[in-house]
Amino acid sequence: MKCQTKDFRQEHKKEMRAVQDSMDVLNGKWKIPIISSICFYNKRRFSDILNDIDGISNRMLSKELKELELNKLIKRTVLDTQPVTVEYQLTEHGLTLKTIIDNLTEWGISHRKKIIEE
Amino acid sequence: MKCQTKDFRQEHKKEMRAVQDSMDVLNGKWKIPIISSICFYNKRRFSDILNDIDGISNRMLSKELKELELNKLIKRTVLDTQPVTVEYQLTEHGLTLKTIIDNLTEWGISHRKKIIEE
DNA sequence: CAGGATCCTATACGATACTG
DNA sequence: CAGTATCGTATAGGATCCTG
Repeated sequence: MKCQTKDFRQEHKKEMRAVQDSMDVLNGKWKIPIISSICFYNKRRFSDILNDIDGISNRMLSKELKELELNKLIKRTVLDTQPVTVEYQLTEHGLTLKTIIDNLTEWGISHRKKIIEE
Repeated sequence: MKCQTKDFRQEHKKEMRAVQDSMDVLNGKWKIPIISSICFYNKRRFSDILNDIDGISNRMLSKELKELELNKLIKRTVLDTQPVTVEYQLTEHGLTLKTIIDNLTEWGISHRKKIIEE
């Protein structure tokens, strides 16, 4: 069964690149928790996200938020308060990640079961 | 609108942990390409996977395959040939990742468009 | 409050050589 | 063929302190 023609393999390589593109954006320990936190509360301030996520440092939060903004997944809004507060929210494009996050949530739960049951 | 009760937040933390569980399993540069390669061809040998994935070293492939096996996502079968060949295939549990991979593929494509269009 | 600067460690990953 | 062993580098991430 040599239906694995060159076209097929080319198509497969394209798909692999696409998945990797996604993973590049979502990779690291904190991206998804951050998105998840902002998404859950709709709008969320820096210090609130810092509190939502166990163990994250302000250095990492700051860095990751920048990357997410660069990738157009979140929008940053500086509020005119004293002292300044900053609000983050998902862009429309960021919201399209919801399906994936939901899937990952579901799979994570079933995976944990699977591993524990031995 | 203070509907963010403790129960709500607890539920949210659970979900975040679940997503992180998934990401722990899928993290790193190579896990998904490996799964994707095995899945695409159904069964796949070590050296074939090595060729499917641009840039991966045998050291990493070996290491990642072990982790995937530990996580019960793939099954390893030693064939009685001379010299030995080893076949990898997805377990049933591993196959449940397909939805997620498909979603990530789709999202990766749309994300690339989004970023390029500026 | 929302970060930036600095320093440090651990881990991921790559390259190469070797073995049953 | 299917790995293992060894070594070296780069990056991720943590801790702490500083500032407008």
